[in-house]
Amino acid sequence: MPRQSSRKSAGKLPDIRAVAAMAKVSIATVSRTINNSPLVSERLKKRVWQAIKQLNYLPNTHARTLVSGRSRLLGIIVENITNPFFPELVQSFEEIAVAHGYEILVSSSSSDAAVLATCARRMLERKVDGVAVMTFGEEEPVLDQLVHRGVPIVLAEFKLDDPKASTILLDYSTGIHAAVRHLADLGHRSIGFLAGPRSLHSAITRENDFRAAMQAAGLSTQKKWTIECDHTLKGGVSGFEQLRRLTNRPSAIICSNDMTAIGVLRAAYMAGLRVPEDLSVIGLDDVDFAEYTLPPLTTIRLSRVDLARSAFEALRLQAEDPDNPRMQREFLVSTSLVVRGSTAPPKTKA
Amino acid sequence: MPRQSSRKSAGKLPDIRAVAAMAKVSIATVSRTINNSPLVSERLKKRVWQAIKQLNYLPNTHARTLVSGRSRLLGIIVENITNPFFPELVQSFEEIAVAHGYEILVSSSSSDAAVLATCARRMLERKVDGVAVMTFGEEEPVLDQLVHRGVPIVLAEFKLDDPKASTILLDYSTGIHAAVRHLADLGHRSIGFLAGPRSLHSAITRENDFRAAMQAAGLSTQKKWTIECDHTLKGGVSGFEQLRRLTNRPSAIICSNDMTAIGVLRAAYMAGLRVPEDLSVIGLDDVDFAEYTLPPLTTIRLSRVDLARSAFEALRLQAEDPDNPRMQREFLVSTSLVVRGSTAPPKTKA
DNA sequence: GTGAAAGCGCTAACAA
DNA sequence: TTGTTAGCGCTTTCAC
Repeated sequence: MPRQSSRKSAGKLPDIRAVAAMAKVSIATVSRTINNSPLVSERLKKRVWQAIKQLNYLPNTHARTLVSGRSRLLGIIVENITNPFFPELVQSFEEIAVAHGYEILVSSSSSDAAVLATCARRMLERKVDGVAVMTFGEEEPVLDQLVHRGVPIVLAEFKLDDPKASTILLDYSTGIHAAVRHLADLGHRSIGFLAGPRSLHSAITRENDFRAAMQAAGLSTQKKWTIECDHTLKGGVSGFEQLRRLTNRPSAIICSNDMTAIGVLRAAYMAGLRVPEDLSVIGLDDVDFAEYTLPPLTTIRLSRVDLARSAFEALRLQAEDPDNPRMQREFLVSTSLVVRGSTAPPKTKA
Repeated sequence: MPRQSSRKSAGKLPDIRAVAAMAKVSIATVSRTINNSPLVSERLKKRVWQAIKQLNYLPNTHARTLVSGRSRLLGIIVENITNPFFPELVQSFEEIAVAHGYEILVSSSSSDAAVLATCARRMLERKVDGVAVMTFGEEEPVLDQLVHRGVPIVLAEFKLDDPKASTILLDYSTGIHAAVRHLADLGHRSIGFLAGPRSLHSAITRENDFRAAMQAAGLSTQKKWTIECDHTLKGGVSGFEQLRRLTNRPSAIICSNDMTAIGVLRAAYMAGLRVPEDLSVIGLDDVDFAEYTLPPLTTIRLSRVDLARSAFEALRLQAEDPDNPRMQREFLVSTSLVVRGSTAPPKTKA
């Protein structure tokens, strides 16, 4: 009776020993060959590759990880919310990672401590080479688990005083300034702002940048025209309605994120207002869907690709060169304005 | 000089041996305990768990995989297209898998043979316990790689004659019949259909189901009113425009997927037509964004959660009970109509 | 340059 | 019930 005929159909899969035997070399030489070690002669290299091909050999990642300590596995933790920005970010991160021979483990945190603890555990058990923490929120103490075990991490908009931690700074300012200028150039004088929840660091930054941009454009801001929303579509709807009740209304609205802007689009539609003729709207993020709204949304792009690339780069530097003291530990991701169809000159200059 | 002070900060992480030492048992007992083996006495179990907690011990997945042959890793291959249905499906699959203690590896196939080969390799090297092939297209010969190595796979709308392969059948008919009946009840008599590319098996099925549903509702179909599109937003736009050029136009359009429907929404808006007053539109998929379109899209839901759940279940059955000859090998996922704002009675009954 | 041999941390067969 | 032990497939000294 065969030992484990059940798991694999054709008996045993070829292992490094089989390759070595076929190529008539030691397993060390096979290992060196597949790891591109320079100390293998061309002659043997060729024999080994030939055997590998012939046997259809694939190295076993788990065995490699076990002995080398490196898994080529990266974790990414995002918020478990309805904002499509996060799934899109994960996808970008994944693509970049895979292109570099890494796999990724995804965790949705939902900012619940127990869930987060499980996240960390999953990552730790699989021996990830690094974790990108893309929650943009208050960073939970669970991260200590990771840091404590010496796992490299990279955080968005949050600095951690640890040699294994890197930070990605987001420059919202550039994009927000461009947005305000765009509106000002169009002739808008009164611009409202639907802010994100003040509990979010990023939301506060965006709001401050908006105010600074208005000032820079020589436009005055009105307290009433800045409303705290919650970064959801519903929040956008209610934000619009609050603005709508005012007697003196802005002719354009900049939103702290795209979902809010999409809420405004919907609310305006319901109210019989035409965008951009009656009201200009600008979002922030540039989620994939921003292109498909009616009208297509003018928005401030926060490039998920740039963000993902920076996160990956930070992690890879740490993973592949852990002892370099002068490694880059801070990364900057910029924003830019994408003009589509939701902005136009105001009907009457205010 | 410490051996590998560089990788981990606090020397060596606790391993199964450390736990065994602390609990004063053998490593076998520790292994049995963490694997819930019934043959460990409560007394020892307790001691072991205590030691585990105290040492903050986490078992090493790679070591477990290496010896047990099971990785608790599942692969999923989807098409690399802009249709948001696929990322959403991946997310559902992921959630279910994680809830059951599995991790997933994602591959976007882009139906390029070389890319697909890499997909298969990634999965094979990481020793996945199964692969969900959610391409809905012609299934590439690369799958043989997987099948040949005895990896369980599950396919959508495609049967493979292999004991390790399962199939998920999609019942579009129910949803499409409901959609046609909904339109008929509203008073529509003339209904157009924007089909998917005929190269896709699923697109053809949907088209046939539409015809059958029309017949069942006692409505006649016109050749001109069925147009082959490509399941993209652009395709929807051009499909709408073709319909628009006709002298005798349908008062409602059913689309083979949501992206097409969203294209119709946009094209109608551009043409100055109001949806649903001037034209009713129905999609298929119920992507997340269908809720956010203007107006919110009435659509035929193809539940990604159901699909993901079936795929996971199929794989898990195979992975955890590989030798059961009478295992369920076929799964059925149904569709249903979700009525939102893009359908209404026609202005004038045709 | 190349090979022999010592594990990486764990599970499972076998012994007791 | 519990412990002892032989590997899982690979990388990496160390010796030649």
